[in-house]
Amino acid sequence: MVAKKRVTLADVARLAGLSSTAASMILTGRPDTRLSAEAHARVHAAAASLGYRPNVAARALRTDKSRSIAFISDYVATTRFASGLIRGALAAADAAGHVMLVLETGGEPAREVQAVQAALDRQVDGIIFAAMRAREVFVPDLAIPAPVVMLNGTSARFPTSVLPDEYAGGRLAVELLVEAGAAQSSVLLGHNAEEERGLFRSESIARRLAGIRDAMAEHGLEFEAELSCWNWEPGHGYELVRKLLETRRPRSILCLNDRLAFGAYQAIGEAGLAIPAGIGLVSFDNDELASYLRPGLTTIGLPHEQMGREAVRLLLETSRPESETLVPMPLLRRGSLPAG
Amino acid sequence: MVAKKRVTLADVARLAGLSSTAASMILTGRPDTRLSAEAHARVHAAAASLGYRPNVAARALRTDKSRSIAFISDYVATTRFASGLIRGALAAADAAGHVMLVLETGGEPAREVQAVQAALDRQVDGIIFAAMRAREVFVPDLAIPAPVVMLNGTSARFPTSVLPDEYAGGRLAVELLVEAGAAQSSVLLGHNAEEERGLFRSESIARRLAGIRDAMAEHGLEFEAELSCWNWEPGHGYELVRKLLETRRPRSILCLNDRLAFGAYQAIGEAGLAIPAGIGLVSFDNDELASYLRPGLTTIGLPHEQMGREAVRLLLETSRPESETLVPMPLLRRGSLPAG
DNA sequence: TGCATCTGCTAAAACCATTTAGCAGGGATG
DNA sequence: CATCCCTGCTAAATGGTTTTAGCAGATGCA
Repeated sequence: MVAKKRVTLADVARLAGLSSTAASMILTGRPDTRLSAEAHARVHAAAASLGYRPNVAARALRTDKSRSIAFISDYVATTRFASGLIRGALAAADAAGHVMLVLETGGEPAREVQAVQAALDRQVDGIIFAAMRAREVFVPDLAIPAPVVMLNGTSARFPTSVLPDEYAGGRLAVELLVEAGAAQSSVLLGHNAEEERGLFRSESIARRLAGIRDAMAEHGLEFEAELSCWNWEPGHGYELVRKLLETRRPRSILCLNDRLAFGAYQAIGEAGLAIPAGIGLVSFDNDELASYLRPGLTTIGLPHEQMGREAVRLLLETSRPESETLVPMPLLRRGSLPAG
Repeated sequence: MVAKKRVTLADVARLAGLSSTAASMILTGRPDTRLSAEAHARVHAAAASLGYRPNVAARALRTDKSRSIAFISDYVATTRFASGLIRGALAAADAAGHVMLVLETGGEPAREVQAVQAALDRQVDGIIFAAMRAREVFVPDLAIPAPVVMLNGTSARFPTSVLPDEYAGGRLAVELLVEAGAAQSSVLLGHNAEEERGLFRSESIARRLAGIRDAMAEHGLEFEAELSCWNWEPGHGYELVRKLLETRRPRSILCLNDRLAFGAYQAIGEAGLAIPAGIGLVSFDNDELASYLRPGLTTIGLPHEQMGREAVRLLLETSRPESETLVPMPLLRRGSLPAG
């Protein structure tokens, strides 16, 4: 057996009895070439019969396009949501005939520089910078001769960004409470006004809270209490709500994420209260948890998959909006809120 | 401003006053070249001062190596574990100076073919086929002139694979029950002997159960009951355990995954029993859930991150074992089992 | 002196596709 | 009849690197 070489454009051209110039123009589908219909047919037939696949490296060398994009993130999977961003981006890239390089930097500047260079070295057609914590994202101070889209974060250098519409999401949470008739006696779990003056760890959360506060104000409402903690883990939600229930019995809790809500469920169960009859909950993120709880947790989801898709769409477009694209947050109605 | 062109090897050579042949040999670190120490110094200095970066496409064209690998999976993130595989692989690839293309096929043969071709077109140095459900994995019937490693799955065509050591994990679960003094009266949650005769959805689970059954037999033990369901979701665990507790009070439950265990927690809580005093649990997967529960769930984890890392290591090695590499499953001791 | 060997380096080919410039032949136009 | 344009195609340059083959001069040895 002779080792089979890769089939090249020249092979196709030879079989079709034409020059490789002709074969190239036909296969790349150039518009205003003057090659005959018969030439077209012969080249396509030859390519098909040989199973010709263009050499991407050769093409990239000549054209500086590689039909691939880079997805550079600080942490891919440290947060359980990240995979949604990747999955959406992957699907959109695939649909557009592109391939996606995934790079992780751990948030370290040195690795960020390396990642960008690795991507640039491979002539990517564009770069997505994805952040797990949406705030001003560090982008290495390198010349980047390719389109850039910020995903779930922002950057002064690159104004095109894709973010969840947290403000609208915040408002929606309050509307749900009102609709359920549980807003007059409600507790906010996660943050309090005191701390909002300081630095937010995340721009997203600032907007979420702005939406919540604006909607409350419009309804002339105030939270009965605001419980704050730094890490929004179930344990913290549990402790805060357990203490709360020693002295008060609010009609509802607005949880700033599902893990806090999970902790709240545990404390509420131990206090012998029923959800939603005794106390109603609404939350954010649509963590996998939310559907496991009994009753299911009504939550306003992070639209990560759609955001990833949107980012790729913008990246591949010829002109990009120099602004934020806000993706609506979906409402997952489950059983943790009393029916209006 | 004149548009800056990319700096090429020729530029470096010119600045160093040498031929590009010399520059190439020096920068690629060829062993037995006879270029002078001074030439080495000059070339390195020139490259550094110009900020030279080799053009990967040009290099790939010439050498057929691209310093990139492909990670092709059926589903990236549909299961919450997948990201661990990716993260581990990414870290190992990065450490080896490689970049990783991620491709998703949804398990559809047509997309699998496309994914493999897309990878091959880009001259990847190797391919990892990752499966979320570990059984015989479909691999497109294409000539693949690159190393292949199967990750969390197996294939007749490609014998190098990386799998969790489920058999040992299964045995360990039983040992834990025995050590806790809770094995004499135990219930298996997830499968029963009846169904094991049929087709397993997953080879992993078959091995896990084999480990469990062997260890039980060695201790001369049998399960008091075996509860079976097709989907291992919290809801099913809840229902099965709720019914169980109407008639029996076992000392422990061996859950085949953490979501079932989560359902079991809910049912146990409702029945007014305490964990671990009244009933002990041990489980598998180390789902994020496991640490949120109160008390924490003792579970035998899927070592996905390490598996991903291992797969890349094998892929990049010059010779690969034609066999399975089993990665040990870590024990996460938390509070759901009584102390010995 | 003659010949082989070593040292330090370079010219040019090769990898494969895209693209620019242009050629031969035929028909239309003035 | 000379000129121009149109049709259908091709030769050759280009992109940036690696690699093969080989050159000129110096040194070693007889």
